[in-house]
Amino acid sequence: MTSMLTPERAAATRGAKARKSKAQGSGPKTRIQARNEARILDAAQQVFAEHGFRGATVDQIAARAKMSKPNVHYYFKRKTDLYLAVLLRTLDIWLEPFRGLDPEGDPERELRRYISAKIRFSREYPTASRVFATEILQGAPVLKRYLGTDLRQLVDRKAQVIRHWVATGRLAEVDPHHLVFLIWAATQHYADFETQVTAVLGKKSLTKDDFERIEDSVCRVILRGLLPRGED
Amino acid sequence: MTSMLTPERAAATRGAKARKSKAQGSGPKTRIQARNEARILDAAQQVFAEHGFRGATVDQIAARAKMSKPNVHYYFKRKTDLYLAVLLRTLDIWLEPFRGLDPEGDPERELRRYISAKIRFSREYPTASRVFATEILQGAPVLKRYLGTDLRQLVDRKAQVIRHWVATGRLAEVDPHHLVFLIWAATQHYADFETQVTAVLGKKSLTKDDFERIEDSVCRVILRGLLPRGED
DNA sequence: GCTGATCCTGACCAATTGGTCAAATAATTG
DNA sequence: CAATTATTTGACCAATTGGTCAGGATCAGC
Repeated sequence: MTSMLTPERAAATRGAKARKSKAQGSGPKTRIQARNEARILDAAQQVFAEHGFRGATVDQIAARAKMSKPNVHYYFKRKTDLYLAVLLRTLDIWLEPFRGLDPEGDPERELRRYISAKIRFSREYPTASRVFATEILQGAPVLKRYLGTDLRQLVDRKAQVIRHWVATGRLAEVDPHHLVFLIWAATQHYADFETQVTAVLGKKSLTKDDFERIEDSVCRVILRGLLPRGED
Repeated sequence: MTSMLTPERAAATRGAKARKSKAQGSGPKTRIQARNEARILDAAQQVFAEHGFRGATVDQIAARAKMSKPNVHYYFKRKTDLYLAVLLRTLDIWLEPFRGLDPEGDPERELRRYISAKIRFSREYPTASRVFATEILQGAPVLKRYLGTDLRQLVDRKAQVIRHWVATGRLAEVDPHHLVFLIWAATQHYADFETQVTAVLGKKSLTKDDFERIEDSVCRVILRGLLPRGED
């Protein structure tokens, strides 16, 4: 029965702040609340990353947070609240360096800094990246609205910056939106497809050295493909 | 309970041909078998793409294939058999153009052709790409072995080709493996993250024109970043 | 049309799922 | 320390899940 998913999505999409349990709300948090909510969010992030929304079970999340299931529900009344909280927490860190792209700065420096931050994020928060990727892969049932409004606006604004760099001859001709997608794809790949990358490279995991090599490689190709050549 | 997944994974990993229902097997197929298996695989691909392995239900797959659930089980005894079949079917088309990278050919022509094929694949089989992406995202429980053996070997072989192009000065200095990852990431992005791309671009869906623009954009940056410059 | 194999289904089951609730325990406050 | 509030849990439920099974429908070959 396909209709099975609608309630979930409806509930999650309905409003960003679906009624939370008494413990949540927007009020001040006790020490216990802060600690437990963080623990639950971390656990949820891991489980959602591994199985997606539908595949994740509250039992698993509770187990990984070393709590009873009813206690998880005490802090997050519904599974969708928890899912949304994980996604929102991620979006913050996610977009900060993007917002920081400075029109006045040197394109090479700015882009290199952004790519670097994005790769660092892939290294430091791989599961967060994977939850996000899964959400998008599955049609962004929860974030679709956000993508088409806030994110779209932000990207359009930064596209203008890139266009400006191109217009003033500091960047080769390029479609700004697709450049953004290229950078996102290239950098997030190392968090989202880490399993494939490590398997193909024959490594157990990616080290700091690997990530330095990755950053060098990505920057090299993309920046070389973007910066004006000598004879320009 | 985390242990919940082990049986699935074990069963699926155990052998490529877990015992199938009588109807399956390796023998010749009746017309009805061929038709129904294809219909089930198509349906399964869609449902797995939307919800991942755990999130997908046999009921949904049966409904989308316009069949009863027991009939689905008649053709594919276990859910994991179905999942594996979908993945294997995908891997074929997936890697064909990669295998075709010709060491003797012109690097620009070869890479352009490969990128083009990869983007066309993203356009024509987006759900197949998404099932694959989900599998990798979730740690490749079924394909891990394959990734570390067959795929790894294939990529290593093609890395040699790229290395050769670099050594003979026909390509700028670049890490071959990471170049492959870059191409994979950049091209698959448009299937896997289609929802995000359309939302940010403010489009309902990606048209043929869009994909032409995408191909141009991706090729432009990457190839410009790879090909030797005039003064070399 | 008869026969055997293939194909299909309703009814069913045991296990798992998200979520509830009353009652117990720990903090906090007066 | 007594009272109030916040936190935690075992036991439970209705719904959903993957999978089975006995029997019915349909087909191919004779």
